[in-house]
Amino acid sequence: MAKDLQYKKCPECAAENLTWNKDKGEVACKTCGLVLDDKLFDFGQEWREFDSDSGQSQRRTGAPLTYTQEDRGLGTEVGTKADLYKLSKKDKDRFYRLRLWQRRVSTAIESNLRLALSEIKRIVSVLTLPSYVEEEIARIYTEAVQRGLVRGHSTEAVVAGVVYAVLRMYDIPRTLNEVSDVTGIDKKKVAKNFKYVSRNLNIRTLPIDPLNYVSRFASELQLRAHTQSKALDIVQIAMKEEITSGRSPKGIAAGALYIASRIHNEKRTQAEIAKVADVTEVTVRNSYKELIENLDFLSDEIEQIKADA
DNA sequence: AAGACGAAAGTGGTTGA
DNA sequence: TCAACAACTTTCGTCTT
Repeated sequence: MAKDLQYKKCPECAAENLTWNKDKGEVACKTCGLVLDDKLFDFGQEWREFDSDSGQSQRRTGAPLTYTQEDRGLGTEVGTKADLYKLSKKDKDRFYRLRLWQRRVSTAIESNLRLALSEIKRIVSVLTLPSYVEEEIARIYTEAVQRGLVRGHSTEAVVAGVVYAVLRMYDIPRTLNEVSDVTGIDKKKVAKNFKYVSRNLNIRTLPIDPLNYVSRFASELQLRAHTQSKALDIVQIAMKEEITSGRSPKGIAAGALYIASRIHNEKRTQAEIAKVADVTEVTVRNSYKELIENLDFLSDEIEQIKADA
């Protein structure tokens, strides 16, 4: 795939002798040695590989600008080609030295990213998350690396923290336990790294809304739509009555689902609900008791059920 | 027998002195 | 930094359906 060169002539010596060094991924003038732009093929790297590998389809067709490829958008460039013309010979030498260092730093970052991105890919596929989430995880992780947040921390642990942070940002209801399971990182560490990256990258997340859990749990329990919406109602009213604060959103969702499942005669056991909600039976129990106690209309409906039975 | 219930003791996180 | 505290868990014995 021929990407059009931005220059036909070398801006330095005006020779029409520009070549594209495939291996280094840079365009250089063969006459004077000027490197025009070594990031010219930033996201071309992988394209070329797919391309030359005839018969292989291009998996990434459509979205060339992606953070899920490790060399995208990386690192501050030391200067730009626009600056280059103005420099004296001496400054230019210095410029190249800086550039060299920059490249060395970049490769260190890139190798870290490569590792992290394949891990992210794996996690995303296990959790079956949409691709825009993968993109966001990759973007944030890249930012974390650039800010040096990973230094002194394990890559996997930071990845886990970022994954959880992004899930929270997008209100995608996955528990700490689930993230912990797929990443193999201790639950506490995931939470710690979540806080760490949130704090340092200014990621603001709201407390988890129990509503977000309800529909997922409901579908895992194969409850019908009206049962689910009953549970949603219960949660909403509970939130309005301010009896949800300080309690685990999973527990609230679980308790509401338990009640709803009884009201609509789609009984699920406390154990079943506890399992999908990732809490104990005791919590389901306490939660639904609390809900009934504080929401008068519920006790009426429960009475109704009992009367019918 | 399965499910629901509740007591008791333990754990991890938050808060406030 | 430490202690108190509330929420949640684990475990287990008992009651209900």
